[in-house]
Amino acid sequence: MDLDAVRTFVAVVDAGQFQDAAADLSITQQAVSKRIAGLEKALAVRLFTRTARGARLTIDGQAFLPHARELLRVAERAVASVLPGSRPLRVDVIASRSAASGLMRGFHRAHPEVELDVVMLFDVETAVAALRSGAIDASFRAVAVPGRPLPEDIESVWVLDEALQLLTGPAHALAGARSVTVAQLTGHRIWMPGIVPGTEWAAYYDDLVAEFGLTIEATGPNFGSDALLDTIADTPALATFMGGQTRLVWPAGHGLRRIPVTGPTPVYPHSLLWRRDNPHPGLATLRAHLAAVADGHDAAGTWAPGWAIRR
Amino acid sequence: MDLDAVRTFVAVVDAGQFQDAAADLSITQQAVSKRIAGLEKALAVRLFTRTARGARLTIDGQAFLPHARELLRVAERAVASVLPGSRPLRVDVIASRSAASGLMRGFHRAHPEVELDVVMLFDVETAVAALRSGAIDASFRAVAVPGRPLPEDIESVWVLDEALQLLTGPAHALAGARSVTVAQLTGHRIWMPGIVPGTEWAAYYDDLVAEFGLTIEATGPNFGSDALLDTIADTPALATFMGGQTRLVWPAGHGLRRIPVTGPTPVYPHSLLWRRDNPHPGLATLRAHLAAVADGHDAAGTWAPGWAIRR
DNA sequence: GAAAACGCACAACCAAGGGTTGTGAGCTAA
DNA sequence: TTAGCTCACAACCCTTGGTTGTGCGTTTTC
Repeated sequence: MDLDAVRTFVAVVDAGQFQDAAADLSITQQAVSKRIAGLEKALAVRLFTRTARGARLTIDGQAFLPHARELLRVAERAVASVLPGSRPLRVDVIASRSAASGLMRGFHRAHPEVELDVVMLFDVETAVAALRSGAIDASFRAVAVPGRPLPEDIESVWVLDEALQLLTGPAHALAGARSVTVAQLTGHRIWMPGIVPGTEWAAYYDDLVAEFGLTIEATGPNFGSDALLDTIADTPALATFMGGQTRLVWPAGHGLRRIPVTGPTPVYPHSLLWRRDNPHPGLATLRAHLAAVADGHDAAGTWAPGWAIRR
Repeated sequence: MDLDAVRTFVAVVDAGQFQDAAADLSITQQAVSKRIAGLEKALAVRLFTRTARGARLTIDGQAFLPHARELLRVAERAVASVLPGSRPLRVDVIASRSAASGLMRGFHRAHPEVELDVVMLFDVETAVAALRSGAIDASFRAVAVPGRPLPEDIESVWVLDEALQLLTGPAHALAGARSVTVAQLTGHRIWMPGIVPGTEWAAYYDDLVAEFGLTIEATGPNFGSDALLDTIADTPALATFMGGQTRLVWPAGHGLRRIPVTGPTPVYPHSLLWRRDNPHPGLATLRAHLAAVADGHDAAGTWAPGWAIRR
């Protein structure tokens, strides 16, 4: 199916006849006839009944019409998503299951009029470069990693702390615990595949390990969270960390346990970053929304790396 | 923009590299390269960064990806809308502003899982033919027009009566009335453009005229409800009938008046029609929904043509 | 560190698609 | 009946989009 043919179909519907549609599209009537014939052949149905005074929709054509219009709308939005100038607000989050992702869903519910595109960049350094170049408009990241202070033209504001929770299978030694302290995790193997050295994720877990003497294995490629959960569910010796806000989409019966961590609770700090002179109207809306939904900050009983900005 | 190129784009994203995507699509790697290059040229952005181990999405590519997937989903639904076999439930309504249309919106809210296509056929005779041929699955119509009894294989059930209301401009003689009786309308000009002789609409208004001695002018082509409302608003001598459930979408300030009609209230009876052996699962859902939302039938104080089935 | 392997882009070529002009068939209206 | 209008078909041509062959650059391997 060809989008030009769909566009032609809609043009004929709006014009009422092939000739006027052809004029609207600046092609010949014969070309319109060919395009419609091709579309009808591809769909294996007749879309118009040709009369001496023009073309009228068949029943199939009537049923197809709203889908055709929707198709053109979506195509237009797709093009707009990469159009320099007035493209949708482009926001980087650290992971699709992170609290930042949840915040963006909330923002979209509150402000459906703001067109949004969510991307996931490699690390905070990439994100900052993308912010400066204008490739993205905002980024949820932990700042500021040692040795990488934020440039002058990048502003940031702390948004929330995401409490880490322990995720184990049913046969894990801690599976029955109501909650665990960080100290209790000493000696247990925590598996966090996909953490790439040099990123702020890695810096965070390096500090966590150094502070509490945990055993975190970052080995192995990331085959996706499904594969991770699968392995955790079946392996008694392994556990992993997961954001507290994450809503687990996982078949019941596997017996995955989610256990709060205390004494102190490790939290991952999310800040919103943006370029000071970015004029995107959606950016102001997003900042206002985040300021409105932010709850008071209570750092008591939590832990974050010393370099983390949490204000 | 070409849908094949979009499909190729998604295939490359899923495969991670051009070569595997080419194998998935049963074309050569060079063709994939050309398609992606063409798409990038059309969008004027780079979608992939080519590496020695495959292709990775750029930021623009990441932003474009969800739109591309949505585009393919919509295209699939568009094709499915005319696919014989398991196509969406196809329902005919008498007009986009009719009560039947509102019922279908309610059904869609209650059962979003039932794919729907709404069409508007010429008259009840066309609708019955379409029902028998399987071109549509259900139809909201007034039955049974004299001389056109329903065939044996078509079932029908009364759904609701739609009360007609008078619509006038601010300068109309009846503009200030809280309500009017049918008798009061004698001598006033009621304008109903677009009513085609031979249809059940025409039969309905013929009976209305014969019963109460109204003056209904069905002359002139139908230029759409916007043009109709425009004329009514500006012409003191004209009024029109409109379904009571219709939510007027009309700029405030024009002073259009909607006046209930009594003594008796003319109502337009809607029945649901369907072919007895139509196996579409959505049809049963629709019938059950309509039975559930139907309020009790109170014919007191209302008028409908003698031929109308209202049970 | 050289060689093999891998992945994508470019060039040349060819078939097919999609545009144009010219023309005819069919219906409507005068 | 005729003139007018609308769409479809035929012939033609250029552009598009596929293939094969090849080269360049990076990664992996011994």
